[in-house]
Amino acid sequence: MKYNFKKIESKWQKKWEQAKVFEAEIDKRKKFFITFPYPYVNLGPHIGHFFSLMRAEAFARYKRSRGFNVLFPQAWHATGSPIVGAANRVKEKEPKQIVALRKEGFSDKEIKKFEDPEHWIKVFGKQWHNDLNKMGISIDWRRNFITTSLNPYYDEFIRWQFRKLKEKNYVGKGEHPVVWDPKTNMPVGDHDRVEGEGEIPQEMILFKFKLDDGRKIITATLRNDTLMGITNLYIHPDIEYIETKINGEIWIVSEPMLKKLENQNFNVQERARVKGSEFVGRKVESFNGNKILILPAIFLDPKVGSGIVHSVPSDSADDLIALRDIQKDDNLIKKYNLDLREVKLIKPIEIFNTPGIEGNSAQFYLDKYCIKSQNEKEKLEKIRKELYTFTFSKSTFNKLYSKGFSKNLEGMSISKGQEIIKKDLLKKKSIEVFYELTGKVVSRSLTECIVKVVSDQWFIRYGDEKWKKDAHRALKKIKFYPESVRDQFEYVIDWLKDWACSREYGLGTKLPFDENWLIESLSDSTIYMAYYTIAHKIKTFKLSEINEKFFDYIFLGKGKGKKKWRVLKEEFEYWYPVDFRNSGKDLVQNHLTFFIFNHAAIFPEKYWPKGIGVNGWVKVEGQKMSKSIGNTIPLRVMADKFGADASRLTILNGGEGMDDPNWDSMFVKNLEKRFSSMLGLSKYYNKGINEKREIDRWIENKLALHTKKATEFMENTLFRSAIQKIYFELYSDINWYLKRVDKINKKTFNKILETFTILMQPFTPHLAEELWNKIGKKKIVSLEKWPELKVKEFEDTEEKVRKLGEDIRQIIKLLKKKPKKAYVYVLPQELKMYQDAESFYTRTLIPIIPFAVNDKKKYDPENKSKKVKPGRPGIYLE
RNA sequence: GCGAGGGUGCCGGAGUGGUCAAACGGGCUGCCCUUAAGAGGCAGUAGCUUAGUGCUUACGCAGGUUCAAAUCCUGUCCCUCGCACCA
Repeated sequence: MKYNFKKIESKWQKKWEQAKVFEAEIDKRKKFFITFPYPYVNLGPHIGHFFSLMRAEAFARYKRSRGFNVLFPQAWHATGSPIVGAANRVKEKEPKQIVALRKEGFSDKEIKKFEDPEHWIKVFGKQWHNDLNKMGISIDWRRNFITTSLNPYYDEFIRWQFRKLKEKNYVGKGEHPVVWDPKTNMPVGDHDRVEGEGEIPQEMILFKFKLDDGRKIITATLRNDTLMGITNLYIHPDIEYIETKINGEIWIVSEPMLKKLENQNFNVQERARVKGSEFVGRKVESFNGNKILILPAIFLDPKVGSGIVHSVPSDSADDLIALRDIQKDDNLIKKYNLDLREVKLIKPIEIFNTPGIEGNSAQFYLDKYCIKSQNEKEKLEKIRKELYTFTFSKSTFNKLYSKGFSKNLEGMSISKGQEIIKKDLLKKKSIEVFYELTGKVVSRSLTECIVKVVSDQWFIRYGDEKWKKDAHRALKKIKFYPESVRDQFEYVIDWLKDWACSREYGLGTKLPFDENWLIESLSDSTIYMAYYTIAHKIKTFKLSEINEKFFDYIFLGKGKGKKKWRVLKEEFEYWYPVDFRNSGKDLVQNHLTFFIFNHAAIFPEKYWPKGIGVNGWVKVEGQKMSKSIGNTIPLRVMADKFGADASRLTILNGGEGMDDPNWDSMFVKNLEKRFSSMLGLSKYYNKGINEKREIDRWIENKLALHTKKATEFMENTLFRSAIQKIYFELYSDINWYLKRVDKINKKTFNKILETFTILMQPFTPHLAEELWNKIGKKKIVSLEKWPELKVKEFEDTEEKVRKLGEDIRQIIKLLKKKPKKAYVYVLPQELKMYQDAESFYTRTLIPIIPFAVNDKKKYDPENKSKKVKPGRPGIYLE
């Protein structure tokens, strides 16, 4: 019999909708509130969304079955720039974008409509809705909504949220570095680049070295910790540098550097050109108070740093070998009129203690790689990295660092000391913080990008120490699925800095206190789950009523509020807090942590989140999902090709915990026949005998045991394990029972089948409904109560029965002739058990004749009864 | 580099001190059923060995703790994710 999933699935989906099974209303039961992050609707749902979604769905169905009043709503996210960007690309007829839409099956006429951003939201929102329905996801659709100003109710809600944050001083203005396209005057995100994905602004330190005339020579470094080892400066004699007044000081930097400084809000006032050679041979004051020499170097690039470097020959192989070369170069020394003796006296100053390295580490590495000249650039490049990471992680400061800082740094690790040094020197104003890109970035406008420090930007102050404390407190109350992600959250809360939350471009909600800005997309989605509780009812109110007082009353219980607002307040107070929110692990470092922070800031403690589920990334046939491989499967394709139930079961069986779940197409294909035979079990229902035998008790015990285990797995969202228990272990025991008995026990089998059907409901609800219906149940299994069976201590006697069969079969295989009978010698207390199974062996194998070992009349020509142990009979075949 | 999680058979993956040559599923091979296809049933799937058995070698690599380690400890190599203003 072929399993007609299309017919079955659409039938039950209609029934659920008609009966409004998933529309959650307040009642006396305990509630359970489950959410899946609203998806950005520039695309329909595909397999990558499916796993996280199904975890919420299976849990929702399970909790419903456990007697909870479950709320599982779903909205759509439209905030941000990608949709507007894509719409513009359609307008500009960008080929890639047009092709992408054609691939989705849109005609050219329809594609024209995608010039309007709203059309995207309409089309893909609808597609999400349809596809989720096709998968049998148990959502309360009345509470569906979209974000941004397109939904003025939600818009007001977000503005309320930001007013609350502002009141607590958790929103404010500040500065931050971004990758910036100077041509379009826009920040450039990772996906807007033709080159340089992953490159970020990296913090560097500018050192200011004072000349005797008060001017300052600027160098840039990542390793401010090596400052005690500086022996000299290098400047390019043939380059024109810029002398400029910055914040009241006169700085000498390269011309490219000056531009960078301007973009990073350094107040550059006047400027003049000076040749590098002017400084060669002069002296500046170093951090240890020594006067150090400026030496000429033609290897310097004005584009890198400030075009001037300081030299630490003890811990930089480049610096050491450059110093050697100059010291040997008498011509050069003469040319620039340098003091020969002074130049030759420059020696590396040891500053670190490094395990495994005696003397200075630059020398150690030069020897290690046998480098003789500055021209061996590849090797030097390699050393630079290796030396840097080695000393950074292994070295400690030596006695030169015991004084002069706010703490004694001697013996301290570099990473720790670096921070202290930075703070100290910033205080003294002898350094400045500066940003440099980690690599070249080219924007879509084919312009090379720079770092710009954006001011006038609004921030959510996740860096606030008090707020962090509250977030940690909120974290303690959250149950994590799996618990192992907790450490990651602890880390992220501490690591999170202020988050730029205002945008100039895209769809969204205007900041209530600065209407020039839109609220950024991750920032408008932190507490919106509260909006679900009222989303279906708020629409009946006039927009003019929706103001600060309105939300204050509903969500915070503040003020009197109008009488008719009470229904919304009741909804919120009944459903909140969120009991389970599930998403992929990529959202831990932003969305999910924001979710915790914002709840801690705005709501009283009793409304803080109770549960968060985190899962891995979907793989298809063991491969990572990617556009280039083209292995993303749209949900509607899965539903049409394999059916909702098979797809649901396959994706959840793909993995659990933090593993990346794998979509296995062999598995999904094999399910059809499996489902068909499960459905076939209904033919045994309500038939059979009344006599209760050992074997009936055995299967009932097994059933209870599997149910208990499966329940434990369900409670911890270990769906894969639960599936294994229900669809494989329990199912195979049921099949064993059917094979094992001549006649089934009516009561026993009815109980088995009913339990089995309810257990499968969270995963394959359509199949469960069909089976439930087939055995004559009138109600819907989606609302049936989860079974709780008593587990008794019992001995798994069937193990022994099975084992004896296996043993006999093995021996038969080794024999040349096929035997007619098996004489079996067993312990007296096991005799009945084997006698009970006689007909089973006869039916499936050969007839057996069991004897108790102490039976004097037994037939035992080879004395096989000698070896008999419990559960291990002696066997003689004839 | 920093933070988190991992490395088990042909594959996906259970197992976190003895009950482990390793659950469950898949693949492959053989047998039975069948006119055939499909489906189903049974067996095998590290090596040797045996009338249902026993032994040896195995859980990234190298050491260690223990009567006993896939499981605990140390070191090391490799993989995945994140490191932000982007949904």
